[in-house]
Amino acid sequence: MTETAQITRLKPGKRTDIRRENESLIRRAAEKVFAEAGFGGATMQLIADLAGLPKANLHYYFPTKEALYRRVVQDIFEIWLNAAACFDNATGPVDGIGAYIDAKMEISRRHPDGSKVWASEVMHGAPVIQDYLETTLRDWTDGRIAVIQTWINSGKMAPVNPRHLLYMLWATTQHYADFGHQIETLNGGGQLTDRQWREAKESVKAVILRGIGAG
Amino acid sequence: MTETAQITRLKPGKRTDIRRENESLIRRAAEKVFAEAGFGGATMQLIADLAGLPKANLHYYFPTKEALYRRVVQDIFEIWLNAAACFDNATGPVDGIGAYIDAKMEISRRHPDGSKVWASEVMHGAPVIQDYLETTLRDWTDGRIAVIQTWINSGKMAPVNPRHLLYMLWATTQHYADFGHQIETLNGGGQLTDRQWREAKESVKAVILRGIGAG
DNA sequence: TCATTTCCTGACCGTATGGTCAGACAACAG
DNA sequence: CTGTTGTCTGACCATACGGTCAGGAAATGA
Repeated sequence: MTETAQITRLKPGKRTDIRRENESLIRRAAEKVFAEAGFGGATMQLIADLAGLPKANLHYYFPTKEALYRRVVQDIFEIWLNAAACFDNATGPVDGIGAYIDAKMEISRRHPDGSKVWASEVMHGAPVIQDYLETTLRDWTDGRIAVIQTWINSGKMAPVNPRHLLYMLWATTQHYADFGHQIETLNGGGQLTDRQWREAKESVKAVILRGIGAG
Repeated sequence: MTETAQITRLKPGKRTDIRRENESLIRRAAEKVFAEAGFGGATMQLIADLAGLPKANLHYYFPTKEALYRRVVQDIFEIWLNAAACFDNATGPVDGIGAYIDAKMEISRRHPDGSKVWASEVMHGAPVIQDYLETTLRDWTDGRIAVIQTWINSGKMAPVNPRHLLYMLWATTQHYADFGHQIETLNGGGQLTDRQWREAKESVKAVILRGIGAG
């Protein structure tokens, strides 16, 4: 964990801006700390130091550690859902699933901390976002399964169990965020380059699309 | 978290057996608690309660919380490596990768807690098993990549980047353990049945094997 | 039986953490 | 300028946690 505050404010602003800006500042710091240490290992002091604010100030904006954590998880879920729109504007599996893989890989690259917090939350039994799983995520999943089924019925892809196909898409793409440290270690210790990210994307798409008979 | 001690001893035994049996008892309880709460969220008291032992007794066998955690992670890594042997006795990708998927899916089913602890450890930057990643895992990975490359060179499968193929195998199989709660929720709240596990295995194998042009 | 080693555990301690609060300070509105 | 509202923070508190330890119980060996 770095000692110096890394998260930078954008603009001081006036009254209302102050609130919005500081909340964002705290949320970004919290996302990083929660990702690196988990909920139990994260401390308000660490988050405060990273945000460059006194600890008491965090409690002014977020009453409890759990409230802050909840907010972070919700933010991630938001991003997650928005990226899923790719599926809807598609005419077939090559467009739809290809674009979905691209979008999710991009999230893994741009928001690795968010992905880790989400993974950690689910791994621990989803104590905070269980209702989201049972409502929003479930509905979204059922909808996409129906879409995939129509593609299968119209012969646009092989008869693969749509549910398990979705799980494979989630697993393979999020792996590059959640297990990023392992991947970087096996990569020689450094982050993946632009070229390597492209290679990763293309590899995943190639196997999946050919695997569903749509390559 | 259940309140009653769930982990059952096997046999009281004599002197040496006592040590071995109690260490195993503690390790099994620890694996569960670490998986459910993460390292930071886990407490020695919770582990002690689950094992049905006084907290001080844990410190008799394991000097610190970290030493106990380290032991749990090492146990998992052991299982993980043993299962990887399937790769070696294979003559081609259908045998080798098919058996590897079967083995890893079985681990996800039989040792979901272990898989979660491993995932959590890696997600937090592998503070405890970094050396394993850099030595044992790296060597194993390089070896399998070489094997896959020979399969590609001899035309037994399509020219897929072997490294990213391995990542896909890890991701898809471990997903059923690490995200088991999410899968169960989307499954209606209950554990997967034998039939559903078979369906999962077959779906993964079908997509992957066809995806590498070996189905 | 006695001595020795191993195993067990209740009571205790220092520390770190989440959270509180009174009061200072800054930004508006009139 | 003056009152009011929103922002900030050092100091403080109760609790929970990892870890310690002295001494008792039980097993083993002579």
